[in-house]
Amino acid sequence: MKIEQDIKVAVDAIVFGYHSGKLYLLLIKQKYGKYQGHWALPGGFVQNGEGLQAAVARELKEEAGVKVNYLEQLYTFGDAIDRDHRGQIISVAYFGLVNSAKLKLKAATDAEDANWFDSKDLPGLAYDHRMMVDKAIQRLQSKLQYQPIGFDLLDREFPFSDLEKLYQTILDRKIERRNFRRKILGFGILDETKKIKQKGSGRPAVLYKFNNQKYKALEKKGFHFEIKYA
Amino acid sequence: MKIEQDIKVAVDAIVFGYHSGKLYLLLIKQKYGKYQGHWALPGGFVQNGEGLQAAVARELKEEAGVKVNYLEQLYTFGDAIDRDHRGQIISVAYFGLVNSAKLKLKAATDAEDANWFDSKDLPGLAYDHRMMVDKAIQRLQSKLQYQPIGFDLLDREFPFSDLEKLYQTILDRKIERRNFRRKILGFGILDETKKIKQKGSGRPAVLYKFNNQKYKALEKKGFHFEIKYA
DNA sequence: ACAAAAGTGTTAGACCTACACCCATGG
DNA sequence: CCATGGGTGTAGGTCTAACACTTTTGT
Repeated sequence: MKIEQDIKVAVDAIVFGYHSGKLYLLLIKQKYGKYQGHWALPGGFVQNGEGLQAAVARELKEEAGVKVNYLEQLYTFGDAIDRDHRGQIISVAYFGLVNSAKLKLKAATDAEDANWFDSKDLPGLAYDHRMMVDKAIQRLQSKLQYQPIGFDLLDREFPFSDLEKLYQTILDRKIERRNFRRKILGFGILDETKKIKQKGSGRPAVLYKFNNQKYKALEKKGFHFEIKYA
Repeated sequence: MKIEQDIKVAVDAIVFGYHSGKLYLLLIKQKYGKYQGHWALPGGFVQNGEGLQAAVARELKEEAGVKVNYLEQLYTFGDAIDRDHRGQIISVAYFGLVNSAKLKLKAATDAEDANWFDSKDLPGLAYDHRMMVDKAIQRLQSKLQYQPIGFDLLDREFPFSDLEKLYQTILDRKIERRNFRRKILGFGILDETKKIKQKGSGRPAVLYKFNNQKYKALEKKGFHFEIKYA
């Protein structure tokens, strides 16, 4: 190609997990360079012949051994030309979710250089990653209210109270249990299962399962998932 | 920089205008290359030291002399590595709106190589631009329902019926006049003005003006613009 | 006087909100 | 039997949806 362009393309991933009332973010400890020892989002340069989403998936696997449950493009950062000290680099940021089970496993087995952090208590981040995280949290909050992505953060089968707590945690406000339950169950996108006794005490909870087929079918008929609720 | 990356970064703009019940899209006739003579979205390579949004603004000015009223990032296309025959090029697409007055002027004065096309009757487009346009139309339709961007497509002062027709045109469905009017006026973000007789016949209409300050003030108090309506 | 577009109210049903007690289990 | 968390109904208010005729102008 004729044109001379000294701009590089990177991808970064903002990946969330949820467990027991806390929202977690996946971070990687930098091994080299200016930010050595600091925490940063997983990501890196796109390789020749590689698509953007493929690059994200590769980086997540290489750097953290994580396979996401949900992944979508968030935003492309490239207005501040000095956002990276190494040169002009634009970064296509992706937003991902992993489910509860994988999160626990990961947190237990992982070495030093990839870790889950409580999203309310993050360390200082490299580059402009803090901005990316903030944008991702906003996106998560708003998506939660008009798409059924909360289920991607829970186990495949979950007690209803987990869903309720998840909404309360992420949206950072109280939710009225009866109204919330009526609304969600009214959608008809959850299937009931057997029972289980979770945390020792208390009445055992029925487990529910998100039925994606039912959701897709309803969606085609013009149905819109939506949760508002003060 | 050490890494060798043969990926180029381009920007493209999907710019809409509205006039008299039609939604228009800005296109540029290609002068060189494989798609010579075909129509394509305004856009091009980002220059060294230039931010993404700045690049879009520059291309719009250079190629069409257009200054947009509203501009936001739409999506970054870069999963299909062969989307451009010249090599691996990712394109950051932006979504823009110009207001009615500028549109008329443009359509009248412009030469051969930039033109407004009825969005319902577009020519074949170069590259993957058709996909970009479809995505932009979806974005426009959904944004119209939860942000007051319709006003960016109208004159500064407009009869209420224009707003109604705009919604009907873009959302491609009938809107109930009384409900729509009550809803919008109820928000308290429009100011009334004098009168005017538009198209000859019919009762003259009161002109309204969007008051952005009032909107911003309400927004801070937790107000959300929203139009649903069958 | 007629054609054309602007303007205007009411009612039934759906949905949202607020609110407090009983149930099933483990210790 | 007590502590813990799960599960349930109702009533008032607000918002949506559906509906057709009158007003003001130009011709």
